[in-house]
Amino acid sequence: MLETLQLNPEQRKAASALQGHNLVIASAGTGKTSTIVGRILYLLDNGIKPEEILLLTFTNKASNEMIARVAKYSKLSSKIEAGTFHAVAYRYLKEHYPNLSLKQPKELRKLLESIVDTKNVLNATDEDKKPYTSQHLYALYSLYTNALKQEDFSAWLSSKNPEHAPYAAFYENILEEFENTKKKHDYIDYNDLLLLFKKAMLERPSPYKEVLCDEFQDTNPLQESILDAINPPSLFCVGDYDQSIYAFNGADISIISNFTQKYKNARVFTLTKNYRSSKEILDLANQVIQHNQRIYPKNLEVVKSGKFNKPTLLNYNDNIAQCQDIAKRIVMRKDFKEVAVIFRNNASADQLEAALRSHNVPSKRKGSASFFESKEVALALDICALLFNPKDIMAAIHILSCISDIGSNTAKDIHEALMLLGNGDLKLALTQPNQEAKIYTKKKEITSMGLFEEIFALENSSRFNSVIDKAFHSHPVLMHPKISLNGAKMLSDFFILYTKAPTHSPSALIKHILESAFFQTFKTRLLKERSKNKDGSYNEFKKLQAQKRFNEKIDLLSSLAKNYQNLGRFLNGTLIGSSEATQGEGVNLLSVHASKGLEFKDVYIIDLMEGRFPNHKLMNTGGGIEEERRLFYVAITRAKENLWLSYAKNELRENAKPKEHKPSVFLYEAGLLKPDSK
DNA sequence: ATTAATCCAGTTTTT
DNA sequence: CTGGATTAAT
Repeated sequence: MLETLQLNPEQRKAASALQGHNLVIASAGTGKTSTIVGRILYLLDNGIKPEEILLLTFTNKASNEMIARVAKYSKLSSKIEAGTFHAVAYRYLKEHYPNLSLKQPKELRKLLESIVDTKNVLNATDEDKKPYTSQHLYALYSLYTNALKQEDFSAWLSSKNPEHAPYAAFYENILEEFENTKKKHDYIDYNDLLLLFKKAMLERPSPYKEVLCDEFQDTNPLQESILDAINPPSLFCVGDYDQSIYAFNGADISIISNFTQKYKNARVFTLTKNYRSSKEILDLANQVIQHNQRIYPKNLEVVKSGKFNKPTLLNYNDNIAQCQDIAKRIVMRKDFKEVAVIFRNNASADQLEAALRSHNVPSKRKGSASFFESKEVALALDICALLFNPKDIMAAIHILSCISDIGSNTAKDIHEALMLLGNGDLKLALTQPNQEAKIYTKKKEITSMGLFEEIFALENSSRFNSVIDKAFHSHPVLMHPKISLNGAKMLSDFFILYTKAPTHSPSALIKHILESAFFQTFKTRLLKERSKNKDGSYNEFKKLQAQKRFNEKIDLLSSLAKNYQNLGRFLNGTLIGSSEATQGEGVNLLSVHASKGLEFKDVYIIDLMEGRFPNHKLMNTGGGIEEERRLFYVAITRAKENLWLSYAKNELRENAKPKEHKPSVFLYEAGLLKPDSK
């Protein structure tokens, strides 16, 4: 089958390498994907069974595409184990430990925060040195985990950030409890996925004869250790050190550069023929990347022939002019999908999106990463999660706290009461509450209601009778004094939603949730919030926009649900490996990270100002100027024929005076600006 | 004590 | 547009 795939000699040589430890250095546009596809065909040709092949990619989209290409040549493609490290780990763990429930980072951050809240704030030293927020702490802990440091977290943190050393024990304590809580409820996060998978791989012999690892330059030490744990007889890694842009996630460029030291018999193949870009573009890319320390020599050979435009520098007085002019230029193109605008910071996209719209140019932004984290989708999914697993405390408390006048504290009280009323069974608690159960017995002091009284369970809930469902009249849970009339109504609506939910089909369930009075009330509140102006006044236009967006998300969720037969699968799908929700057609608006692996005829790289790109703030925390330069290199090498680099001298902002900017240092490095013209 | 309202600034990304 | 921080309101 390998023969039927058209590979050039160097690609073919790599694809048909003997089994062992093979590293392919594949620069941008040299046919990396074809080579991996060729490798898989070669393995199948040589008697390796598809289930003995593991293909690890950086995104699930990439693995789907590769498998789809293999499928053109071989029927065995579907039996190959393929996906991201996380997706593969998840599939394995679900099979062997079905009780585990994977949670979104946002949820776990909340969990961590709830633990921080129970701890004493610690005698706050001076104003200037506050402990990390739980969000920051979670991020650091995550980085620590992925970087696979041998030392303790506190030791690692103290050496990295000495001013936080005083809090080291505090953090350690919190994280210990965090780990315990996760274990207790069988919650896992994305990092646990890798840790548990690694442990499992160490314990049993690997079924894989060869593991292929794509985007090897972005592998982090934890992922590398999984490769070590699997320890396959043959390893096929493909990457390009000049495109390593995930240092913030622990990606370590030394993993790829030390490959030959780690595996003494390693073979290294280099793909040098670039099929993607014009000579003019490649020359620029090479000139820029030369400023980074070279690891392996690289001589890119241009294959594309013909006369192409040189990369063009565009400079503007301000960002509005930049957006308008670029939009005007793009209007003239016929084929919008062949155009991409690439930027370092997502904030750059908003104005451009508006400018394109005003010229009637369709555009699409990379699948909203925030889709699953948006309030509406998160709530709907939490309701699903709670129906699937009634013991999911995090989901329950989140749902309850969406009720009017009920925040996280009251939600906890109510959840606790429900557990008592149903003896741990939520459905029972709702339908046949144990009237004997003693709930709301905690003593709390409410100053506004007079002197320190025990106020719990004092109220008679019959005052809600006019608004709530008959079945829930005098339900014991309603006795919580914090529950308002609106709150009681929503609580009652939730009871109906929960007890009458169809759990057999995800699609029917989503429909049921979306149409429920509970969700509608929530929607009304959310839209009201989102249609307010800064000054608090209502804005009809904003409301329509918010409504449109809300409905779009809900529609997308409904259509996603249709792809799944049962609730468990559906919930898994929303957490891992679900098809990316790219909506619409048109000009591509991409961050540099999102543009990885893609190519376009026309590319505009915008906002090339010092501080913005390279992003100074990020340089200090991550891989420094070299990583920023690699980002620039990645952006340039997306272009096939035409490349424009643009910057704006002044950044105009609402309610603030314009900010002056200097052109990016990369424009000087690229030779597009001369030092004296500063 | 707890929730809601208001204001301000803004880090990139995958699972 | 969201999250954090501060302030108002029950």
